[in-house]
Amino acid sequence: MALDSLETRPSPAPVDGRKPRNGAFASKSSTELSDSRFDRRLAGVLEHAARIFCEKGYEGASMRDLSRATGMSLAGLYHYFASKDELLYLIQKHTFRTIIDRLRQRLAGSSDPEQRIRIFLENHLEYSLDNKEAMKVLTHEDETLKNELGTEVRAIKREYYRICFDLLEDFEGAKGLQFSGRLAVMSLFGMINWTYTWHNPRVDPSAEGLARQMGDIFLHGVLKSGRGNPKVARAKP
Amino acid sequence: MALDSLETRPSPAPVDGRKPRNGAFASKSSTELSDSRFDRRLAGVLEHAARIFCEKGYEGASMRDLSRATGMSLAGLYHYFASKDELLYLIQKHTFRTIIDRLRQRLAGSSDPEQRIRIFLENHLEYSLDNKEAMKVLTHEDETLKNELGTEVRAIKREYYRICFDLLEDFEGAKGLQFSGRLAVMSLFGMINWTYTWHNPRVDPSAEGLARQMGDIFLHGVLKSGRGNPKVARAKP
DNA sequence: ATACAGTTCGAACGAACGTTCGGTAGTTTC
DNA sequence: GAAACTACCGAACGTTCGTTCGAACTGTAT
Repeated sequence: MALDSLETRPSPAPVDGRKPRNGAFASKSSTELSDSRFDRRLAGVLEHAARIFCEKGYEGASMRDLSRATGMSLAGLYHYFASKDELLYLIQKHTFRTIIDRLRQRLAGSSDPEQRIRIFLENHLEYSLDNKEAMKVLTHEDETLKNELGTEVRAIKREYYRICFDLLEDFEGAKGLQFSGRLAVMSLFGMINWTYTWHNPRVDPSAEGLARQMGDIFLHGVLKSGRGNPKVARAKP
Repeated sequence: MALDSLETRPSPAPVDGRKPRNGAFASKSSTELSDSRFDRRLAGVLEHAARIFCEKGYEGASMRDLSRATGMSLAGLYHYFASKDELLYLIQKHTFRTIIDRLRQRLAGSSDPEQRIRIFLENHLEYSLDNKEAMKVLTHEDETLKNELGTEVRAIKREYYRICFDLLEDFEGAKGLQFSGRLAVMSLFGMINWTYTWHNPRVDPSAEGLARQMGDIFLHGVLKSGRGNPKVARAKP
């Protein structure tokens, strides 16, 4: 799984007067080859970093671990990113963005509310099983980043949750149901985000099977429990 | 929420020839008062530790943080436990044991398969919301302990999962269903273990409401999706 | 050859980490 | 009132941490 279209510091065009430090620039400028070389190397580093963060946790992993894994010197690593924080940020941002992009593409192909929820499920689970490590880093290190990098990742996360929330609302409207959207979304996310803790590819179903069975449980569940309940508790004073 | 019946090092009776270091002894011997004093102090430390591990993660939290929070000196802390590892172990073990004990008590009062699943749900969610911090430490630091302390906690965890699995099987048998127990259990655990990431007592239902709604979704879900499916994929070759 | 940016590295920085040691009060036991 | 034990602490130990600095290699372009 290659990590493509990445962005970090040295962005070849010093257009601005300011230093291009820790800025994020999407660049398709002149030096296509050199630019791509940098990005490919960074992508490789990020892949190793994702594996190490996954295994030992962000705080438990050291830059020396990454140095050992990549075969690069400790100082050499810092040519590709500004700090350990940014390393986590790049992994989380890229993972989220990729999931959302793929989801948007797939959703464009269907307008049936139930089908669209099943597309969401399959997209999420397929990506999760194909990128277990990045996915665990995404969910497990959810609250790790404290600064503005953290707020940016959290904004993308809200965007993703919002999509799911809207899908549920469409379904609710189409079926004439009435249930607490927040609780339903969170229950659904619980089911799918928990998979990284137990899924074993040798004994458990593949993404397609998982998506179908979880979709069955959840959709039948909200269908039955939502019907005839004019207002299922929204809050409790 | 007091942490009671704890065990650590100094166990007043040096029965064995060996040093009573990092051993775990349940003791109800002569010095009841002194013993209880030690336990009460340790319980206070564990409560602070749970809060700090919850906020900063196990690796991100330092013994100096705990020293500051408890008002005790760094060295003084080690009078109550042998290592940072053991601190996490004591928290996780006590939390799991308490949940299981309470569950067993409550389950004794009902024999209806559906009701028993709802009891499981309510017990888990009630404890979770009353002990958010310990609960987050339990689930978030799941794989943190690597040594024999970790294996012991993991054994208790399996015991807990086993109870839930059996409840599901009883329900399955009673209703004449046929679904993948493993996937159902894990989906259910996903729903309830995820709550610590989103539940806000000011806008979300209390444990009772959560348990009812999640129970509705899940039970209706497996009822509907399990019926008439003689064998829902158990594995995929 | 010269210049120059992109890459890489050895060596070190100061800070923070978990843990231990020797010792001091205070209380209990004989 | 000596001995033993519990409860606690200041100060330090050795290690590891993230990060930086200056210098050295590339590979082109002049």
